[in-house]
Amino acid sequence: MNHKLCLSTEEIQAKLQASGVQPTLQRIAICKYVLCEADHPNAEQVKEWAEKNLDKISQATVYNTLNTLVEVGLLRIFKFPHSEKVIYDNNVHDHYHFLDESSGNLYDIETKDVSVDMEVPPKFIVNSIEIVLKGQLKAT
Amino acid sequence: MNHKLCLSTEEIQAKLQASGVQPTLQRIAICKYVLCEADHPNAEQVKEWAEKNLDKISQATVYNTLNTLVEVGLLRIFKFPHSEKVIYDNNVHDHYHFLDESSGNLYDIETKDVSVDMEVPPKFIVNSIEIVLKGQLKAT
DNA sequence: ATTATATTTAGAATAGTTCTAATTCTCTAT
DNA sequence: ATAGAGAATTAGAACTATTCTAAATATAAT
Repeated sequence: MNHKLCLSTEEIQAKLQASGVQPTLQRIAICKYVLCEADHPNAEQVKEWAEKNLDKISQATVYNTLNTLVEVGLLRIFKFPHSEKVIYDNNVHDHYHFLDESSGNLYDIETKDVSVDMEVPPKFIVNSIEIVLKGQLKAT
Repeated sequence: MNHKLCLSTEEIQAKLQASGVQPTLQRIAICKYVLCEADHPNAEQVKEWAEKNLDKISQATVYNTLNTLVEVGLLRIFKFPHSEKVIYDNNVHDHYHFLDESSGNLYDIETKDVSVDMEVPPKFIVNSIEIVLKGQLKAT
């Protein structure tokens, strides 16, 4: 499950404005998807959704909007070894990921559930840690 | 510093043969670079080196060879968030990475220097862990 | 030597993303 | 309301990293 925000159009509008981004029709629509509905989508999935849900949208706008949302910190961008495509994550606080290698699905892992102790050479000043756990889901 | 192997032409030949790979001129040359000299190179860097050190080499051969070496386990492939390009790692046992965000350089981190304790939901069966530490090198 | 198989090659093709420059929208000041 | 300025959107071209194609060449096995 992703970090669902369940925002109304007005809340999205406010969020964009607070971030200094003009709340255009296209941007609000894309936010509805990437902030509320989608779970680690890639640009293609966002484009497909937008094409279904808007009269008219260009590929460039989808990419522009996603890049803008990343710039203002409403979205985070990740790239994983199993796919060429960048994915967008509406969970913008620190967290790790679990990759289900059978389905390619990603799951968020809370940083508090993983403790990391390092004894790395002192010349390395570590600012952030990225962790991807890989495996499968237990058959039920 | 990378995991330098310092192999002679004969040793490389033997290694390829042992892996069931025909030791062609091009493959031996590329191995010299990626197994002995290079430090986390990408395909472009391998191609540049090969073009300098061989009479004639095609891009396709560089990619074919690198893919073959990955297939037989002489090389590992990694993709990092800071670059579009895949990198090749001659350190084929488990390890983590430190990314110097100022230079883009990668350093290997031994798994023994990092202890990871997880308390993740039981539905996740974890087979492997990928860790990238990001930061800078201490100014000397 | 001959043949079969594997490798290499040049160049085309592909995938994902960004760029370009023209058009349209939105906001503010009148 | 309306003009003008600046921002956003658009279609399509361009770009980058990698893979594919089909022909040529090399290597290995008979």
